[in-house]
Amino acid sequence: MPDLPRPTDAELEILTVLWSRGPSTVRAVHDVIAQRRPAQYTTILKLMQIMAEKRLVRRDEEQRAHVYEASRPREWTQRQLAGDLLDRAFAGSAAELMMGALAARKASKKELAEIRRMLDQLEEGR
Amino acid sequence: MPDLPRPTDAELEILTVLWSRGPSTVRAVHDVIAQRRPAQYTTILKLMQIMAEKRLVRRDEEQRAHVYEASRPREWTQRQLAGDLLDRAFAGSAAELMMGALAARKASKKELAEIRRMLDQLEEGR
DNA sequence: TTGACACGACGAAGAGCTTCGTAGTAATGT
DNA sequence: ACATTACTACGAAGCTCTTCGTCGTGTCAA
Repeated sequence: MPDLPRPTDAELEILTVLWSRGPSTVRAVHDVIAQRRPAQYTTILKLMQIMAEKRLVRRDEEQRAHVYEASRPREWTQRQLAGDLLDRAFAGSAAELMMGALAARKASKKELAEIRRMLDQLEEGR
Repeated sequence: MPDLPRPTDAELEILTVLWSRGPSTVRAVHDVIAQRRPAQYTTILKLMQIMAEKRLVRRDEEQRAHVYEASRPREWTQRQLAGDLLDRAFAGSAAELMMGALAARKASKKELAEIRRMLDQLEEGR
């Protein structure tokens, strides 16, 4: 399984749309993005074409309106990004990353409980 | 307190050196970085000059060899970066970011315990 | 004092990212 | 059939990032 380049900001925005919508046309992705910020159709098209070259997405050309799909599931890419940031900014310390994340956006009680549950599960498995 | 642009990869590498060493000359930063990868002195110099323009670092020109210092403490920048990634890739879910981080680089038992301690402290404070 | 060295300033090249306009062509409706 | 619309492909501009070489000048030792 060859690894992929880290997606840029604009690319990541497109990936999030593909993850939430599933396989989509450029039109559909553009409509979602244009709703939150100005963006020309051809800009999104070009980005998605480049992403296909980079293998960040797969393209089905069966239909005239090509259908794009993220080539990796959300969890996989999230893992890459988290690991990357961990190495580059947190010297590998997951605890510090946790600190940073919780300080940045205060999490709900529900979320904190979920994190605990995750930790339990992790230690059980060992 | 004006906010700062997100540091690029090369800039972040320099910041980590400044955080760990404290105020340093270009020479000192270069020596650290050149130890792990090929890098010309003037490349590091140029980067640090640009970082000064961007206000990512402060420069003391008293001595002939200027002394550079990160303009924000490590924790502050880490918080920015974690929050940024949280928004861009994790839809704001700290739990998922945690998931990603722990899946990416398995943490030690000690580290997991530390994370728990942090959670405890967070909930107490409320 | 003069030669060797150290340092900052600067320009520029090459790559990547992001944006958009234009052109060509297929599909659709009147 | 013909005009309009929808779609892809492509090129290019403008910007940022990263790299490096060169220049001018200050510093220091022999």
